Formats: sequence, C-alpha cells, structure tokens
Amino acid sequence: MRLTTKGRYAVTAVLDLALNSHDKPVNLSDISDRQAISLSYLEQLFSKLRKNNIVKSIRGPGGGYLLNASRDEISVAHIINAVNESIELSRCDGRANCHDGKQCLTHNLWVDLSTRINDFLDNISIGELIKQNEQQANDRLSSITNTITVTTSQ
Amino acid sequence: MRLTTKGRYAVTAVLDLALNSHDKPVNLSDISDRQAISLSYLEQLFSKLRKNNIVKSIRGPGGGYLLNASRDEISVAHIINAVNESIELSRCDGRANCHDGKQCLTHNLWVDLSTRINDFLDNISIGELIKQNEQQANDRLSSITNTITVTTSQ
DNA sequence: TAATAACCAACTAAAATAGTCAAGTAATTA
DNA sequence: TAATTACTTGACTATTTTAGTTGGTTATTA
Repeated sequence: MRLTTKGRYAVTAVLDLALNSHDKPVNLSDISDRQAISLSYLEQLFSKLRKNNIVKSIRGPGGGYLLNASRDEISVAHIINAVNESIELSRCDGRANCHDGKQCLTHNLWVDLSTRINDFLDNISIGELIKQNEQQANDRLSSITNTITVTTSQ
Repeated sequence: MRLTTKGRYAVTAVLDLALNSHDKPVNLSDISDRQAISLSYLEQLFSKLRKNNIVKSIRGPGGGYLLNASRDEISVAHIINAVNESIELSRCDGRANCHDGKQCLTHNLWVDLSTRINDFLDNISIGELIKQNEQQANDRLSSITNTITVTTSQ
C-alpha cells in the first residue's frame, strides 16, 4: 500500500465522477477542467481504473465513464491499489534476501502495519466519504442557523 | 500524509533501533547491515528523526542513537511525517487555486480522508506494533504446541 | 460522414527517491 | 594529548516515479 499524489489524483477523479454522474457518463475533459488534472494523465489513470473494474467506459459522442459499482462498494484502497499497480515487491519476500532473523522481524512488522492500513482504507467507501462530508456541511449549516436564531430571539 | 518507501525505510530503521537498543545506543552501521539500507541514506533519515525529537544521538566511541521517548509514545505517523517533511502543499489551500465549488468539494473530501489516515497511524505506536507481533508469534507457537500435544496424546 | 470521446503508445520534463563521496566535528579512550 | 570512533553536513549523482505531451486509432452517434 503506497499513498502518493498519484493515488490522490485517482481518488479525487473518482469522487468527481461520483458527484457529477447522475447515471450519465462523465467525460474526462470535464473532470480535467474541474480538477485541473491533465487529460492525458487522467487517461492513464482511468485506463487502470477500467482494467480493475472500478469504472466502465462508453465510447463516442455523449460517452465517458461511469462507476462500475455503487458508491458504497468502491473503497479508497481499491482505487489507490489500482493506479499503483506496480509489483510493490517487499525487499524480503519469504525466503530470499533475508540475511538473518532480525531483518525478517522488522519486515514482518512492516507487513503487519501495511495490512492494517490497507484494511482501514478498504473500509472507507467513496459513498461513505461523501455522506460524511454532507453530514458535516449540514452540521455547520445548522450551527450557523442556531446562532442566528439565538441572536434574533434576544 | 504520504506513504512511500522512504517512510517504510524510516519505520523499519526505528523498529530495528527499538528492538536492538537495550538502553544502549545503536549505531547506524549496525542498522545498515541488519536492514540492508545504505549508511548515508540512514544518516539523512536519522538527521530528520533527530530534529523531530524521535531519536537522540550520542557521539564518540560506543555512541549511536537512542529512542527519545518510550516505545509507546512514538507513533508511526510521527516517524513518517518526520522524514517526509516536505511542505506537502495541497493544490487548493483555502482560497487560492480554487476555480469553482466543485474543486473545493473534492479537495475537502481528500483532506478529510487524509486526516482520517493520519489519526489512524497516530494511534499505532511502535511499542504496540512490536507487542502485537510478539503476541501473534506466541499464538502461532502455542497452536503448534497444541497440535503436538494432541498428536502425542492420541 | 463528420464530430466526439475513448483508447493506445512512445516520448519527455520535472520531481522524488536512493545512494555516494568527502571533509568536517565531537567525544572517548589509551 | 593523540588516536580512534562515530556522528554531521553538504554537494553531488543515478534511478525511478510522476506528470504531461504528442499523435495517432477506433467506436459511436447524430
């Protein structure tokens, strides 16, 4: 599990897609304009997202991309792993490269941690992210409304 | 919060330090040998770790590095943030670069996620990581022992 | 068939990662 | 105090990844 700007671009783009597709395909030019990510870089990212069944494509005029599952079924971990598809070889995989017990030990500790981070991000769906964000926006709004109410009632 | 091989090197090195320092300083050459990380790269990493008060150094013969706090007080997030010390500018910080409401929206969603990841890693101390790993090792050991017991009792 | 938008591949510039080298400084021990 | 050990610092380099560019092709729809 790696967490870099590349993953952030991908998560941002999928969030944009989820927010702007109302059951209609969203084309990459629009995402490119809204999120200020170059079209060709988006093409590279969406090629991987499509191969990993996170989005599906429709060609031709009026075409674009659609989520290939519900918002709640697409996890942040899924998106990030899709675009970072490199073999992510841990330096000591089982037997090779393992000079002594000590190296294996910290290697295992790192793998444990990596698994925990992956599990954590696998439990955050983009639907949940959006829902939580809307909730926070509502909270802020109602706290402003309350303030106004108190002020005017005095 | 970025999660790259650089951070992994740093966490691995601090774990090695925690495991091999029995209240005595550990020198970087030894960590370099055990973890197969180049000495000068370790020097760069530990320079940042020291400036962030994660480790302290003792010079001269028999010198090296010590943890600057207890195992349970040093979090994984702390280590990773120390070595990734770059300004990590988010593209749209508050007002600037924000073309329209949509960009701000996905930006906020990303910031939310980033905060959640940071909180998560801030709650994992290297002491906890090591303890959990020892526990798992014991579990595996006792399950083997149990198997042997069952087998021999038949 | 003309416009649109996905798909593809090779290439390049810039940045980050990983490592090297060399000349220091500080602390300890003999 | 001289020699040793080990950390400190900075400049430099190679490699990899990131991000973007160019120039196409294929499929679809109006």
